[in-house]
Amino acid sequence: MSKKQALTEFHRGSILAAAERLFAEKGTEKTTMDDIAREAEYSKATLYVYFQSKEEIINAILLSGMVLLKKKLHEAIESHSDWFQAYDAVCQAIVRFYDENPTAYDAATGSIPLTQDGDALQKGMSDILRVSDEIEQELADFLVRGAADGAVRSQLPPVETVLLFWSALSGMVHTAEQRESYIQRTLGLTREEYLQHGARLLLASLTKANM
Amino acid sequence: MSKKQALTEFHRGSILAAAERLFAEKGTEKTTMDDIAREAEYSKATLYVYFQSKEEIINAILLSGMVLLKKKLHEAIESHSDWFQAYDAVCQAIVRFYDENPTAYDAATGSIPLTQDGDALQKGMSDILRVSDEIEQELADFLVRGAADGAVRSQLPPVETVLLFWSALSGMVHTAEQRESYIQRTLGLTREEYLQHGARLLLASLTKANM
DNA sequence: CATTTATTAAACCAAAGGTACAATAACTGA
DNA sequence: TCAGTTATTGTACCTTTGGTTTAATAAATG
Repeated sequence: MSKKQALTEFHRGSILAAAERLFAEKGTEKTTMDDIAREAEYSKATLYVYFQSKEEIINAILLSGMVLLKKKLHEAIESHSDWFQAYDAVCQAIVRFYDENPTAYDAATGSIPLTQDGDALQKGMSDILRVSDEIEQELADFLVRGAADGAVRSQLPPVETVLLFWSALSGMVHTAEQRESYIQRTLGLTREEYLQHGARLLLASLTKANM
Repeated sequence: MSKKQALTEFHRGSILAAAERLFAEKGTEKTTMDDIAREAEYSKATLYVYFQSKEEIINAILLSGMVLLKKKLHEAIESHSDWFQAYDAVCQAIVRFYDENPTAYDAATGSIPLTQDGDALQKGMSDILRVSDEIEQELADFLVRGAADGAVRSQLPPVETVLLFWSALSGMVHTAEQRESYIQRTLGLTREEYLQHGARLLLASLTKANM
């Protein structure tokens, strides 16, 4: 009986992987169930054997993506004992993560409404909100560490500051994508360079002294 | 013959006013042509007498909204000779503007794709892009003035910095809306207070010394 | 009264999520 | 092996939503 379960897990995984690719490319709205079926090489009906609805697929991807984001951030935070180097690693991790999983990033930053339709919180949604909170807590702790190290101003309320920082960076990330060609043309910067400058600018809002 | 033209102008204005109310309330995506027709007290077919498509309606509102935003920003910038006071006025103007015309704000900040479908730039789109540029130029000049006054760091490249600032603030504005209840519950702040703190944080990234 | 113009109800069409069902494959127990 | 049962899936279809078009009706004009 375990073989059967493993098989369904395999199929669910294949479908989710296909959906993830498409979501990264076109977003959840513009990706249809037919698209996912084609990409995963199943029929549409088969999708509904393994998932109840499109929303369940989206939520599953949101959750796994946010768990991954949390892990990446944790690794970045732990990667350097020097706070400033860790800060750079965190920003880089965020920018990279957006490339691979923009949907999850948008959910994590609150750029996307989490409660989809009018109905109440559905299955899996509470997990998503929990991970979102954990990410913000992880960042808040990182900010506190920065204050303890003397790297950042200590008057800043950690939770509020992290949320502000988090949303500011997400705004930059979005604009960088929307206006990539404009930025390239007018400023002569790649998206990565532009966002690196953005991260520097935001860093200046946290630090005691200017660079 | 001028009476007839005035009449069509009147009808176009009524339709646009209705659409603007609905867009502010529900966004352009969730507002249907039926909604607009009902709100404007015309039949849906009549909308197509005065406008070629939904997109034309959206673009018209985007344009007028962005012209208004430009005016508000200009007024805010001119309102105080002290740069810091003017800065506060600018941020306040932005936050207020978002309440009344979120669609235009999103277009101005690049949170929304401006070229809608795959086709090339349609009628009116070039106007929108032009006003968008003018707004950024106005803000860039304001930043230069701040540098001349000694209020902000002078090493900052104005155009790039304005775009970064602009997008960071838009991210905060979005998060503030999406998570209004969370912010109220956890931080005990209203949306306005939260955004005011955000504006302060961003100000610190521009200034020479910290407050 | 005839002709043009303005308005709109109803029809049309496409997209997309979701479902029903029949055909096929796989497995089970004699 | 084979008959019967179960699971899987491809096809066609249903339903809703929403933008757009058409054709008929009402109003105005001269």
